[in-house]
Amino acid sequence: MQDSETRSEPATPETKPRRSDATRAAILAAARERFAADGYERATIRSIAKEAGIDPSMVMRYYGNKEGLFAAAAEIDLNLPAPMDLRMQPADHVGRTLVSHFLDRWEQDEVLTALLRVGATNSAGAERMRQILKEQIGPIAAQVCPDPADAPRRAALVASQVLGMALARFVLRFPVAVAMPKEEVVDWLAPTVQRYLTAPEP
Amino acid sequence: MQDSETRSEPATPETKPRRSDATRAAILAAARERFAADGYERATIRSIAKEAGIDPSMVMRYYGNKEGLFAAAAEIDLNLPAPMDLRMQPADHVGRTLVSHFLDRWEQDEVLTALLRVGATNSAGAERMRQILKEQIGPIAAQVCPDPADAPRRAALVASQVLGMALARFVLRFPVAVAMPKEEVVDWLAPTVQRYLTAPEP
DNA sequence: TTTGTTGGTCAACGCTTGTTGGCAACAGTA
DNA sequence: TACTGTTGCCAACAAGCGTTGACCAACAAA
Repeated sequence: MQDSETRSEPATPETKPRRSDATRAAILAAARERFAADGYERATIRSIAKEAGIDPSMVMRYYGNKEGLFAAAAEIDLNLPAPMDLRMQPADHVGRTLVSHFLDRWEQDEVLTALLRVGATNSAGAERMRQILKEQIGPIAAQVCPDPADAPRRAALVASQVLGMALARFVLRFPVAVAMPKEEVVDWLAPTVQRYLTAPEP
Repeated sequence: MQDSETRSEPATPETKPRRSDATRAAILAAARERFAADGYERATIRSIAKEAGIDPSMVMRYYGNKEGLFAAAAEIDLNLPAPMDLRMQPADHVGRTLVSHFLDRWEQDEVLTALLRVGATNSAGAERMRQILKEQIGPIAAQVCPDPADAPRRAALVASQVLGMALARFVLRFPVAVAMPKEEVVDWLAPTVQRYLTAPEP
């Protein structure tokens, strides 16, 4: 197989544009939409290709196989505020800032819903979520919480509440959870997240 | 098709035992295990039948089709304490009691994990979860919270935290969440659930 | 004993899936 | 011009899926 084709992360930061870049992007966008709506198994390569307006075999050529496609589609950056910025604002606003950011992020980007759906049934998806917790939420907790040694625990607690609300609102669609305005959700969850991050061990 | 065979809930409370009851139970147990481990799509009728030690066609005869099998396997009773019992104990212990109960329940019964997995990708699974929220968690909130009018909202908030922790611990298996002893999880989550149930609107 | 019902297996159906290889059109280069 | 690599479509493959119907063995009722 052509090794230089199937990579999704170029070895060099700068890669010369290819004529097929538009197609690659279309495939990725379609994949995200289908994974978000259907989960890993029911999002078929054929349906993704159809939505992207190309032949299924192109997906294979550009992403190797279905797993590779998912890995590329689930490249996620939560864009969390830098830990330093968080330390500069009033200590009791961190929870509110984070919850608000998470909800925004979820509403604007279907990839997060996709990952949540896939993580529930697919081991690669679950692994990717563990990685995001470790690399993106962990550092925040480490900077904000009193004792950096138990930052991972606090990060997991925060994740449990945030993911739980995302599950209720965007995946399971509990009617009341969907109907609640974003500000109200923030009002309820912010103190929880704040406590998980900064309260002394119970 | 034989109508009297495919029902899973007998019209009359008492139904005479059939010779095939053992097989039916074996199928149901195998189905719960496979759905919990693999989710809806990857849990195949063939694999379930194999685990139950019978032929795939038996599954069809007794449960109609795959959806019917799942519906039967996802018949869930959270066994929550009666709302009245909750009102009798100190008001600030309700959160702790509930969280502890949920964690026990989850650990002892893989069906809950199965439903969580399936609910994330399957619309019937999600519908079942909405039903459980409404019929089993809702009433508790209605009895415990200050204004019964917003009981549904409070129930959804409780569910978001409890389901989020179940997701982290039993499905995504965040290492720290798995490693935390049950008592510690209760210590952290109890005040959250307590506040969602009884605190005045934020 | 005969007859009807129930519990169970077997082999196959039609369909969808991920995946592959061949082939044509095009672009860039020499 | 001829040559080489890229982009794309088409047709097909093998495997696995849910589901079906024919068929047999054991039991129960007559």
